[in-house]
Amino acid sequence: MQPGRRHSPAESVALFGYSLTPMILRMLKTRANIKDVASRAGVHPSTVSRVLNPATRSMVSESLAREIVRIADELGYRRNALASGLRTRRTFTVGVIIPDLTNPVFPPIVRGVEHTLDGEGYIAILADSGSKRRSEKALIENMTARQVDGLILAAANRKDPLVDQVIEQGIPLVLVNRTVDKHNVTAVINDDELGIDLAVGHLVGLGHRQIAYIGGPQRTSTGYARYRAFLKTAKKAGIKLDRDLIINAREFTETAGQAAFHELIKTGKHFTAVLSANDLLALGCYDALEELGLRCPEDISVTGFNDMPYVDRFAPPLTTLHIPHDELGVQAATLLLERIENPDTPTKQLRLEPRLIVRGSTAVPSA
Amino acid sequence: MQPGRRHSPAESVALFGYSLTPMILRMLKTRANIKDVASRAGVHPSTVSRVLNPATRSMVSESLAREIVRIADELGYRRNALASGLRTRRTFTVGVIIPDLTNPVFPPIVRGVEHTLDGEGYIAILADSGSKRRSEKALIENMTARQVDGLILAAANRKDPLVDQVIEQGIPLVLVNRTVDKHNVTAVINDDELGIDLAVGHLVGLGHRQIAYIGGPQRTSTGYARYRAFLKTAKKAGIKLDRDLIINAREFTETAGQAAFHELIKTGKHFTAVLSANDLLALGCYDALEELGLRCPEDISVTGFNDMPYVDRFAPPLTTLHIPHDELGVQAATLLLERIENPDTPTKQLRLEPRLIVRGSTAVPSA
DNA sequence: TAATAGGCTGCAATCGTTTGCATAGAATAC
DNA sequence: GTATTCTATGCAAACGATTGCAGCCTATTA
Repeated sequence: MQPGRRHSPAESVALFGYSLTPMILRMLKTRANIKDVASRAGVHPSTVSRVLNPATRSMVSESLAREIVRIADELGYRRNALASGLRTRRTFTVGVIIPDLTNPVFPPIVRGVEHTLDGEGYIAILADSGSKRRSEKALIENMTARQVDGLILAAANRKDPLVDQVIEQGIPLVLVNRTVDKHNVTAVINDDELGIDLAVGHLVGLGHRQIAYIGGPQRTSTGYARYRAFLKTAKKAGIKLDRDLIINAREFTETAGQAAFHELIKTGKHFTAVLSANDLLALGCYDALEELGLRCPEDISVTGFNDMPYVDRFAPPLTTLHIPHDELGVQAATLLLERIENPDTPTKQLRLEPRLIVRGSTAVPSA
Repeated sequence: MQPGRRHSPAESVALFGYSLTPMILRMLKTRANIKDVASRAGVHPSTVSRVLNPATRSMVSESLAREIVRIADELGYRRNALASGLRTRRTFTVGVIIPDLTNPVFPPIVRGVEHTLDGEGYIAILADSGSKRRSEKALIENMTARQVDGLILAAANRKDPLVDQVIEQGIPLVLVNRTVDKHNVTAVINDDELGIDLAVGHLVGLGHRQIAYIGGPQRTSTGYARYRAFLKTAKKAGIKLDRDLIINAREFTETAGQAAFHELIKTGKHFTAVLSANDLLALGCYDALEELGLRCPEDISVTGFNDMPYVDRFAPPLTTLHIPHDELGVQAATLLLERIENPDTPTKQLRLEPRLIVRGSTAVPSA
């Protein structure tokens, strides 16, 4: 570089005469690449590369490095992540698959994941699989084709060939929210047994003895674990279990909850409370109660699980189990980054503790 | 290919003798690439490439093409999107930036975007900017470094240097939810004037004459447009405007709404309804009302804007303006794809119509 | 029968970075 | 003053796909 020359665009035109054409071409074509920076600095591209990479920057003399950096931002150089990733086999990208983004449980998890990743220079490819298995498979293939460094799945089933496939391919994987039966995956989930325990304890403490249970799909770890926990805990609490008052819904949705509640009523059996395996199911109970002209909590107490945003504003505010949504995401991302750094890290099942939040949907049973 | 040979793994070991080593190396190393497929098929990589690309597949003879496809999935070949994108300058990736994913307005929009993109083979890189400008800038740079084909921004300000930058760089861009003052961008937004008109009409129809307004930040197009619309519409409806009863909050948040409502009360002026520029602000009003021991709608009617999921379950269910969340996303994605295909498409501002949903938070004013 | 056209496939350059290896010069040791 | 180590940089080969061009072969035409 000739120190006397400053580069206003106009000067460039005047000063660099015949070198103008390639410059203009470059500007029209696309943004500067590493070769442009190198030739402007009169060095080899590899030197520029080393300067721009923190790990190798010290290999280059300080003064030259500074000059290169100056030129790089003068030209507005930005590393092309495709080329870089192709060469290094690291994309600093992770894929995140969510079954339904409009289920309010997931956005905070996603946010936790993203913020954690962002801190380490990673970015998330997010996809909403819409609960369809086929699209989920396609999404995973799409993501692996993009050479993601790892995957976070929030929609695993207890037996999940997709999960097996991912593991087999050696792609770092972390499950969140749900896990599989085999313990060969790292997962961040809730302590479902503790949660159900707390809910049952609360209802029993209020004096409920006939407690109905609306569970979720048994193919999911949450649906299964909560169901088992209910059986176990209820027995421990000494309340009599009536199989007719235990229904496992097909989906964790409001309509499924509503239908399940109607089924409970149809049995003709008496119950004073219904413990549901998730907030949406509880909402379905609200719907059914209203249709039946029953009041909550005066006639029937209802509890949920998850403490979705805004359930505290519902009529009545829902008694439920709070799970640390953000933390779930943060931990999942942290563990994934660990696995990416070191793929041989032993798998680990992290179980976060839920907290009972008592609100207006539970009360002492009416005489 | 020698037709007599079938390839069970064990046979391969026996039959291919010395060719075993490279095969094993390949299997250990990573998944098959185009060269592997080519050499197994005894053709040049370019032929494989042509077969696997629908647009060029017809250049290759049908029988050879079929054989290559067979071998490709036998080897589990998947195109490396980095290499492909590097060469073609198309990544089939679009960046989506959302200010706050936990605001329930956004998930449906994101879902609409994703499903539309997915249909065309695109995938979304999603980022939650957390409303911080700096991180937003960094995110955009990160995404452009990854060579996204386009960008969808849901958090633009009326004057937005970031938006200008993106346009200047020639990256296809679509704004959603909010837009900028200049009409040099394609945007999908709501018809705010119509919405406010409907809300005012509803309140006036109920008999309200003293209507307070809690608006949003004036730096956003929604905040500004709704404010202007309120001024205009209220005048048209013949109700007297009291400047003290018009407050524009700094943020579209619950706490900002709460604070604004307290300010309204502090003026000592009489009003029977408050029209808020968004549901979260309305929720803040609920909070303030409760703190003040006032009832909604008996003492004060409240309206919102957006019809966020679940506001129908609040106590009281919120009267608000429904916007077609999914459609917002679908349109944004569609327009973006259009711009990606043809960057010279003239910019367009698409304005979707909101619909008034009357629920329990509005009533005839008390005498 | 020779010339021409058209259909298939191969060749090699390219996209933008990274990195092991080589080398020139400077600095140190003896 | 020479031998030896460093230091700083350049060289060139990857990474995995795509694509304009060239060339071969077969089929068609005059």
